[in-house]
Amino acid sequence: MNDAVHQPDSVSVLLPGGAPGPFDYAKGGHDLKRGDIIQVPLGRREVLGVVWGPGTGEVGHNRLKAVSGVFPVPPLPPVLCDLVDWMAGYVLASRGSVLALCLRSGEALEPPKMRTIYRRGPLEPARMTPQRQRVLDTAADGLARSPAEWAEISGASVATVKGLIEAGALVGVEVPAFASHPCPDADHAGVALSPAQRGVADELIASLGEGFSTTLLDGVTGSGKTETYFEAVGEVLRRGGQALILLPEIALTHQFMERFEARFGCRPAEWHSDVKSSERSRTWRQVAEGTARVVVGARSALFLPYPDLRLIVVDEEHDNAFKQEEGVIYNARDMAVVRARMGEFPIVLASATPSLESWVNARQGRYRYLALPARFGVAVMPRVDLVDLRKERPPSGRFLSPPLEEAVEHALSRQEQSLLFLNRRGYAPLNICQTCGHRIECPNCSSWLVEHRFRLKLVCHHCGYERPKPQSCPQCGTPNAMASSGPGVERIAEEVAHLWPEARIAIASSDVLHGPKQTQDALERMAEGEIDILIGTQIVAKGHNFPNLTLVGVVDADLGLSGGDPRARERTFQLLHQVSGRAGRAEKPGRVLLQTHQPEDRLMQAIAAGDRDKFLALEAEDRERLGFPPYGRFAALILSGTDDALLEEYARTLAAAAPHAEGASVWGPAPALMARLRGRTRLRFLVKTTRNFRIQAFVAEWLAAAPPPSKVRLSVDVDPQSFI
DNA sequence: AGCACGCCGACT
DNA sequence: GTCGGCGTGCTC
Repeated sequence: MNDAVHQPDSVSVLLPGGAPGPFDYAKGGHDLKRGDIIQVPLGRREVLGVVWGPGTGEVGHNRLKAVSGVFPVPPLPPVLCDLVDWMAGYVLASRGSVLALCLRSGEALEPPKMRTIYRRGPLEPARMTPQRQRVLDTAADGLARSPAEWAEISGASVATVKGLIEAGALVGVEVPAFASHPCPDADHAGVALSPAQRGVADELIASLGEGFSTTLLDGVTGSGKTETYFEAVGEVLRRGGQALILLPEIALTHQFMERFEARFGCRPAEWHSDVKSSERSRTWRQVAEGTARVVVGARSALFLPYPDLRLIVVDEEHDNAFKQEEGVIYNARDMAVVRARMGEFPIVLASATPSLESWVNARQGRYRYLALPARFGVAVMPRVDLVDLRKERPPSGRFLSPPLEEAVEHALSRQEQSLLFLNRRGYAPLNICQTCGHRIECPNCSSWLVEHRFRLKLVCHHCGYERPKPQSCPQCGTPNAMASSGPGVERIAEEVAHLWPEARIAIASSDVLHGPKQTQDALERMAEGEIDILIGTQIVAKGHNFPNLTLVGVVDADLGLSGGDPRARERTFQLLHQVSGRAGRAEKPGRVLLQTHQPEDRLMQAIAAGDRDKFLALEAEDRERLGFPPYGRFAALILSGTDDALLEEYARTLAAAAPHAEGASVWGPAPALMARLRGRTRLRFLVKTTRNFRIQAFVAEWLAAAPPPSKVRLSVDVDPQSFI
């Protein structure tokens, strides 16, 4: 038997993906260290792996297979390997599945594509012609160019250039086929910062090189947060390090890239799911080599192999899009803080509506707090008025109250733009039979089908199921009894078109705008004044500048208020606050009207009064009293399966196996938020613990005592978004 | 994750 | 009689 703890001739190798591991392999004569990206035999295939450490000796040395080869790329930096280990333990995922987040660009491992360019060689051509002479004169500069480029700048033909290559007067040089990312220039553009911005920028710069710190950068919309943290990015560039800017979603990157280019003279490396695969490989490699100095990207950009990362900025840090909800479930904002701690550098969390967690952390002194209070330039915050829908009722079958209608009318008369915000796609969220009350549900999910009128379909927003709208009620058979209930953006657009037939109207929702490009185009049309009234979902809530927009109308401010989930309240506040910030960003003052049935709710009161901190303070009090995050911790267990009896039986087993511990309580099983999703039934347990409780150990112990049968799928969500 | 092996229904 | 459905289990 093998009793050696470390096998000098073997390494422990972690395989990305769902396979268990790590596995031991014989070194096979390779010189290997932690982080090296290698190829190993597994079963009868060859797979990618990463050297994780010395061999464990768990498998007899004579049974080990040998490492097949080492990819010619820099190893994953040790701090990234450490992050994988830490994160797997935190989110309770396998290390392999977390490692897979770091290796999402297979082609990057091949040597980069090369191309040949030519410069002046030592030989003189045997025969000289005027054409040849022109090329050689140009080549006196010593630069290397492709044949086409030589032809272009010297005015000769490509054939002439080829002749010179043949003759040895021009010689080839192998260079990478794709240019490197240019280094952004910290001193490209003159910077005009307000005194407040300058002060904040200087503090951020001062924190560089002082080890780990977290700063909450709190600045109202339009206060110039971006310009401010750009100064810190610039300083990182001057010192030769790398910086990462995380954005919540790719729809925001386009406009952001332009601002970046205006400040730094070139675009940063871009990283998100929409980046083409060849570009991804190039970026991955250049990040690994340290030549891509600034990366702007979505959450997965956190897992690139930066050898010298010195600053992370998480912009719009409150945004739920940072939460990955499928596969490995994690919050990129929180993991970014951990990455910064491990790399011993500062991280900046920026937002106009900070998450309650970050706000509390700042208040309690765990985070440094920097604020940019004023709007930059002449713009002022818009006036916010509540419209009490109980008193100001819209006409029957309509959704715009008289005051809102009047306000749009007023804006139109002044040739200013209006935005009507409703966070609901489609025409109507529900179809209901006027005879028997039957509501049309999705057969796979526990949700109503949403009516989309321009597609003439009823659609499930969770699984994509769709069917035509029935002529008669599927339950009682009454013809023409199905009525559209409630508004979606399409229905508001219909109402607007009816009220103001001459106005230029557009809808902005993910159904109408396919992909970031179309979204960008529509928002640009709005910015250029080609639209009078924009009706939009949350796609319009953030990041865009509409100088001539003076009215924002929120059609249903109460969405998200019911249900009692504190996090839903927080999100609603952020969304309403953010969409309100769209009004009056240039020299014209803005106005916001919120239609609500509960104007006395403190959320509405806080928005109307512009008193964000009071709202956060009251919400924080509630959470502290209830022991909710950030004053306590949650983990959710979602069980799902197609066999309901088996699922429920396992849920009972699991409930019975729950460990008892001081400071931890288990709720459930209860039907999950989507009790049926894509044809699978879902049950949920919620673990609630005190703040310093080791919730992962508790859950791990619990699951070890009652492992799920193979027919039941179980996923753990540590720090879930929803508390109920 | 893949890819085997393995044990039951409809095809040449 | 086989082709192939996907359940179960293993990969250093």
